[in-house]
Amino acid sequence: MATGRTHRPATRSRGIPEATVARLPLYLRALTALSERSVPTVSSEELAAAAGVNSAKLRKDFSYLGSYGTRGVGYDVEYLVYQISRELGLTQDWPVVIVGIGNLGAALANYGGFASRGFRVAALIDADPAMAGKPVAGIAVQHTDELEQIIADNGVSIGVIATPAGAAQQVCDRLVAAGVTSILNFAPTVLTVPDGVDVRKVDLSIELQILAFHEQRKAGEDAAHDGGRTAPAVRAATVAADRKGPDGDVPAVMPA
Amino acid sequence: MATGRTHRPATRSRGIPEATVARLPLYLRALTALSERSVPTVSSEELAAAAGVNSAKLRKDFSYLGSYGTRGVGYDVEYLVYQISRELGLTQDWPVVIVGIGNLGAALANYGGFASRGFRVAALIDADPAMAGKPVAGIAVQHTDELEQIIADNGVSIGVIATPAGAAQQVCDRLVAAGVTSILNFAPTVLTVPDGVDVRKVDLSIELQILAFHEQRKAGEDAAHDGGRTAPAVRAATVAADRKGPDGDVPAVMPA
DNA sequence: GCTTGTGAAGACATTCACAGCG
DNA sequence: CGCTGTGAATGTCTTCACAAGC
Repeated sequence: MATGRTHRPATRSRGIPEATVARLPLYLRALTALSERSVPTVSSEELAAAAGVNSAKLRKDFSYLGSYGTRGVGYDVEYLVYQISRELGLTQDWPVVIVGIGNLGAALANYGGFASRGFRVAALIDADPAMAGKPVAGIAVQHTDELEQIIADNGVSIGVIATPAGAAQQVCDRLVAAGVTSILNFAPTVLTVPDGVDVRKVDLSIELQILAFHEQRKAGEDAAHDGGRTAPAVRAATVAADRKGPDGDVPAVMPA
Repeated sequence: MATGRTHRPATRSRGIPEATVARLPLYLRALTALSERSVPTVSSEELAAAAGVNSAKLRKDFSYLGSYGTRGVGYDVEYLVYQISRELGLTQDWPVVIVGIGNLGAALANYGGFASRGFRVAALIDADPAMAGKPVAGIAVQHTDELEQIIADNGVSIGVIATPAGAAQQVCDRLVAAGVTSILNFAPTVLTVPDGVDVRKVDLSIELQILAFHEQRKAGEDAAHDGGRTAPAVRAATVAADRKGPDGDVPAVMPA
């Protein structure tokens, strides 16, 4: 979910629903895999299975992009890859900075899925002077002092915050002041940002707590509507809902 | 979002909407902070601001849990902390295993937010024999061969997958066969699981792509409905939607 | 009087089911 | 004949607005 802003302008960017946007990357990943296997076309049924959604939803999603399929046949894989990439803005280069090079920041820096999607790690930034100059994932870490200069020099508009919670808002403010307009926040804090700045949050502890909720329901608790920590009997299917992409709210990971 | 299962039974566990469940951890975090500052009560307005949602939503959410507030006054912080913790199942101990101790797995192992929420890292598991015995976050890494034994010995029901994509489904199958019924997946793959098993996924690359989509809309593109990569003019507010908690689909991070 | 709790309204999302078309 | 694309139906979530209650 978008944090910091209380309500959104509902200005669903040129017609594509948020829930659909959140699924496009999934489709893209499945399509890329098909493309690598040189599969020329795919039906909504097959692609939906590969992406883990149902076919009606997938067709509806694609209908927002335009009519890119052929009735009786399916979708052209290469063409769809291109169209979705373009729609997501992945045909252009997105320089990204990662702030907070702890365990998580290093993991992100080493993440291979960046380059293939148009994202380029322009810089790694950390507040610890001892980190400065150290290479992580082949990139020398730079000190926080240089943050503004780095943003300006590289035309960075997307920032990733992987700092401890206490430093996140401060880092966020500096990123925004320097011109960043999209932030991916891994710190377990609600960030406050001005209008026009987009924040997405990933929070491991939240995901685990949601799992625990469902897990708890599986064992015991039927009739008992109160704190009765009763039975051990396994109950049937409780399946977690989608992330609602948007707020889908949803997930988290962060350093200590 | 829950992957692997195509549709959910809509068995909204005893009445609490998924979207609400996904927000409970947020409220809990905000409440914990208030508790530490010894704040005795809080109004829906204040708490909502701290959690980054609007107050009507928060009150509706709490109404699903019961009537824990006092009109004209607000909510008792300590009491709410307890009620939400209980509802999420955090008053019990949840042993968790993390499989795949690369950069990300190590980051997760070092994550401090576990213990305070009832989660306990029971074991770290990796397929690399060279890792076996090495201490990460004070816990000796064990080899994949011991996975089943570890699950059984510790009564683990929640597993975290932080392996490369190629190994994820296999690890998932073994976890499930050994008795794990909730999985948090950081690998960029759609996992297939039997009914009754809950999967949540966190995917960094997806989050970045969603940000890129909105970022692209901010700069240029008004009338042009096709590939016209036209203007540079900055457009007004595009705010990301919530994560939709449930599927809230939502987000991602993983190792190479 | 101030704030909760909640019906009712509205927005959004998913699913159905079939017409349309290659 | 098969599969896409989409209106209509259904379901879920959010927001409004106010009655109820301390």
